[in-house]
Amino acid sequence: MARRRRTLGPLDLRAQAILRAVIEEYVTTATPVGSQALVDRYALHVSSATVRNILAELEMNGLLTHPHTSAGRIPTDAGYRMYVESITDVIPLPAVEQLMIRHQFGQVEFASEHWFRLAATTLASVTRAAGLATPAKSHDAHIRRIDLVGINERMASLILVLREGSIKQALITLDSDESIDQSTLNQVAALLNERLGDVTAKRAAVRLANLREDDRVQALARRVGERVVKIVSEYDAAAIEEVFSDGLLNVMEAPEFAQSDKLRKVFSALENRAYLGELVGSVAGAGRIQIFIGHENQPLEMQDVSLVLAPYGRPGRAIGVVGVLGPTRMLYSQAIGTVRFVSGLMNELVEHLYA
Amino acid sequence: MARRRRTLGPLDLRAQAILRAVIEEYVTTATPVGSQALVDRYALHVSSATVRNILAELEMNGLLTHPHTSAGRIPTDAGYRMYVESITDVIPLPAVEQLMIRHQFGQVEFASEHWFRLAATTLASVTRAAGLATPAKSHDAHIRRIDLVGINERMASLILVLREGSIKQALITLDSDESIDQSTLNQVAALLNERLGDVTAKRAAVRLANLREDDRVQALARRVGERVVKIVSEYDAAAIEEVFSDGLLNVMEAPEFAQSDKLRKVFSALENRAYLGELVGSVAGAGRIQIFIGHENQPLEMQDVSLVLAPYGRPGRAIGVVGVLGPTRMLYSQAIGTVRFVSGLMNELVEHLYA
DNA sequence: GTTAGCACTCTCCTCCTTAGAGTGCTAACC
DNA sequence: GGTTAGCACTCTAAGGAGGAGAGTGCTAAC
Repeated sequence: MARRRRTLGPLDLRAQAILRAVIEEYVTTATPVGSQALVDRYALHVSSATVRNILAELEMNGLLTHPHTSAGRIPTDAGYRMYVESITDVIPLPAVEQLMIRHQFGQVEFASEHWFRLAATTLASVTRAAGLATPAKSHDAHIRRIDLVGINERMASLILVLREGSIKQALITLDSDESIDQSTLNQVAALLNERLGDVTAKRAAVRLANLREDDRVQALARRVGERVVKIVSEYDAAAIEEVFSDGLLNVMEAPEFAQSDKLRKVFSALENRAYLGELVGSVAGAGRIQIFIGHENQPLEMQDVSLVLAPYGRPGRAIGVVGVLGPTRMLYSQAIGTVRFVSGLMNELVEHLYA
Repeated sequence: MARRRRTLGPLDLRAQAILRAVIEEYVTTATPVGSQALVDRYALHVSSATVRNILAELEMNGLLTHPHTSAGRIPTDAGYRMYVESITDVIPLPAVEQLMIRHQFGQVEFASEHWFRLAATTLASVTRAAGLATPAKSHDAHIRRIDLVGINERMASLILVLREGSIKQALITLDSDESIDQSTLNQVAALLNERLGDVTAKRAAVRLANLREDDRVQALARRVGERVVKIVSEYDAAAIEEVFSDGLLNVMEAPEFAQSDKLRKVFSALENRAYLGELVGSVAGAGRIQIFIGHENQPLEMQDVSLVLAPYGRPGRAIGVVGVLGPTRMLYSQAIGTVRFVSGLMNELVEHLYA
């Protein structure tokens, strides 16, 4: 009995080829794949009976499964995993599409804020899955610029620009005895920019200690500075700033999500910020493309989908993540190629910004 | 034949009460309403036969319809419209919920940027439909503050704060012969703030003409100022800046969207920015709460949903819109009450900001 | 080790029947 | 006149039977 012998062993080349064929067939047709269909459509040079033996073997290894006795095989998550690991020749994105994407990035305003959104949109349209992207963020952000704009006698808008590109806005109430005019605010902002320029939250807190309480401008600067430190610290602590997604309609069209309760799960998945943050952190840490297939995701609502995520940005400075989310029955090879290209492009753009 | 007589005439009180009963019953049960069910659950003091006569009459008037001969009645869009018009006693949001919402608004950072998102979230959770909100925007925005932050020798980040609260960011390339340092940028920003403080795009363009080309700072200021004018003009021209939505999962749970193709329509509806912009414009123009029911929406994908939208903000300054999107089978009375409360709260908050 | 042959299993589709809900009409009633 | 009971009629939804078809797993021969 051929299949018993291999229960625990590694797969021979032919079995691998057939696993591959099953997956590729299933990914395109979305219906269970039978032995005859494989013989017909792939040049296997064996009979359907032999293929059946190998399919049974693959099933024993937990790589394939059966919806029911008289149906063809469908891949398990473990099957997809083995398939993905075996892809060494990732299909690079066709040159035509590469050019088209570059052109689109050239069309938008030159600012990282636009790029990550466009990255999600692009990934969605190319892979026909949902595109995901987060802005590049640091865990050790540097203050770049502080600006104060008076709103009325007691309130001002604080505008904080981080070296990483983010802009934070907050309203501050200035409970001073006398009303404060814009020129005072300008002095406060100038003082803060001088003292806190290009420093982290931690360092900024130290520098604020030197401000004197008996001087009006310095006292105000101290108050505003403390608020700045708080905002930057909160930014540092957050796992992700925002996950932008596009092309959810693509995922809705997949036949496996025809029942609306399955679809609901996908949407709650996208609202599971905590888990997405975790994944993004893991991808940013690994520094390379990562794939999460079905049950490899802990949250229940994520177990019908796969993610292909890649980091971009400058390690040690700011890291963001781009990727796609689709059904586990996904064109992994194309997804990997596309995500790889887009993350590379984002790297180039960010590099260009800092050069 | 009673029903023939009334084909074109107005409805008597009893017919109105029965229309109301049908709608309220259908809204809660989501199944066609029969004559017996109405007699059982509502104190109509007539027999089911009489109710049947009136139902036939309402159907002739186009206010009700039949899925098939042996089913109960369901309201048409015209029926909902008549019902909505007849609601004079909108249920105000219960005091407990009002307090809860006020508390939530107190928890977030005091900034309009956070408010409109929270408004959408709140509307979604209270009405169990999708909550929508746009930031308040003007068609005649005033420049409040300009800031330039150098990125490298040839590029700077332009930060533009509008009186309306929006912040715009753009990257500008300074193709000057010599590299430009931050102190030059500060001079340019100071000059621009002095010249363009609190003016509209149109006025700003005029004022830029006075800048001399032979002075380096003024020449730079002119270039940056032109960019500012362009950004503000684009902002002015856009119908809406952004529509934030939350609680889509609520809509997904409605039984009428159990088939995924209907659901897909709802999602494409939300991506129909052009039409949403049109609606928002109409609501902002009308200056009061407006309701769009099913087929009253021109786009096909919108014809299964209703919207209850209300403006907020300061007329002549900046106007935004908050509201809900749900199935046409919606608790209009509650939706109106909630939207009314939230828009009122937003008004209060904005007022407080400018006071 | 591979293959043809074949019994077997299970789904999916269609057709049919039945129960039930709700209608519209008629004729009687107040 | 409007209102009501009674009743035939219509249509859906649910359940069951039967057959086609796909695909398997096993056996025995190659």
